[in-house]
Amino acid sequence: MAPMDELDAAILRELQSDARKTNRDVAATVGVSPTTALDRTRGLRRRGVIRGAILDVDLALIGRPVQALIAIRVRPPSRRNIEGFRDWVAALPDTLGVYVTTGSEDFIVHVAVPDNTSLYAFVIDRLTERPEVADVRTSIVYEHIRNNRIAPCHSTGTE
Amino acid sequence: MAPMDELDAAILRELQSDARKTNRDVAATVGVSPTTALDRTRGLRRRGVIRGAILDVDLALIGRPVQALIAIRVRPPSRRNIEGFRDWVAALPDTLGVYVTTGSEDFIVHVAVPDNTSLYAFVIDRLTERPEVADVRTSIVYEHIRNNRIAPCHSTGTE
DNA sequence: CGTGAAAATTTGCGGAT
DNA sequence: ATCCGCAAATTTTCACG
Repeated sequence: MAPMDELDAAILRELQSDARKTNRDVAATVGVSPTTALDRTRGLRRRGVIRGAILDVDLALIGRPVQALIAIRVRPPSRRNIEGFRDWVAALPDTLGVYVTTGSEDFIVHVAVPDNTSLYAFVIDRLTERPEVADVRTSIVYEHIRNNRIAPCHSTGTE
Repeated sequence: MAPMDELDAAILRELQSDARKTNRDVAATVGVSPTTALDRTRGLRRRGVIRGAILDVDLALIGRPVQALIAIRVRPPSRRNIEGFRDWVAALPDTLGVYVTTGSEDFIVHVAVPDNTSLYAFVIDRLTERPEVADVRTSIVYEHIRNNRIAPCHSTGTE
């Protein structure tokens, strides 16, 4: 149903370097006409491969220079507690992202706040509002590097 | 130097909901002319507040449905080791992102791979190539939610 | 910060390989 | 079946008030 050929992959590569690149530019660099490039890009969007474009904002410049990863254990780890906490924490303005995980913790929450005082307040005021939160471990993030060259994998094993 | 007023914040809000939204649409929803919206958006870009637009790709649909967070400790944690490992791991095709952190680990690496076999291979083949890697702890990611409504904070000395 | 015109881009349709 | 050329509609862009 989704035959990702080399042309699709090339378009994906181009748009990942800059999601706002014009269709004309994409077409030129991958070597097809703008019409073909547009058809393919719309196909990728329709099939859900491309979900959208996210704005990359400098967090320090908007007054939130302090980032942290907060590992959280909820008890008991019932569906009700997991989904309830997930939706609650994902909606907080401090939260950049939420990972729901296995392992010794149930959540890793990525936050950005103005300073260490705000971070401390987030942990001891906001998180403790939730009775299901059993354990919290905070790590300051010095640097967050994102890879914007995500390549498709030809599913190995059983294709 | 960077007086983020309410108009800048509104434009940032609009573009975060969809970084490919046309300037005309942004202007209409924030209630200014397209020219003003363009001037502001370019100003935000020039000042570095907007760093670019990232394509949101469905990882499962490109053959990489298995995500993990891998906590890594390097010994000794010298600048040479930290920066060397950081650059090496950030460039691997499996890597989505790298967090350099304090706490009991030095790195949290976010990866996406085709299956559990590939994940295991990544951990025991690739990571162990590096002699500075002293400890590894892997957590499977069931779900990753991103908050695409990141609001500016008016620098709070004491707000 | 807005108006208006010019340039660039996107987009749908018909045709070619 | 996929890709391309053309022309209309939309959007970006800039000089000016």
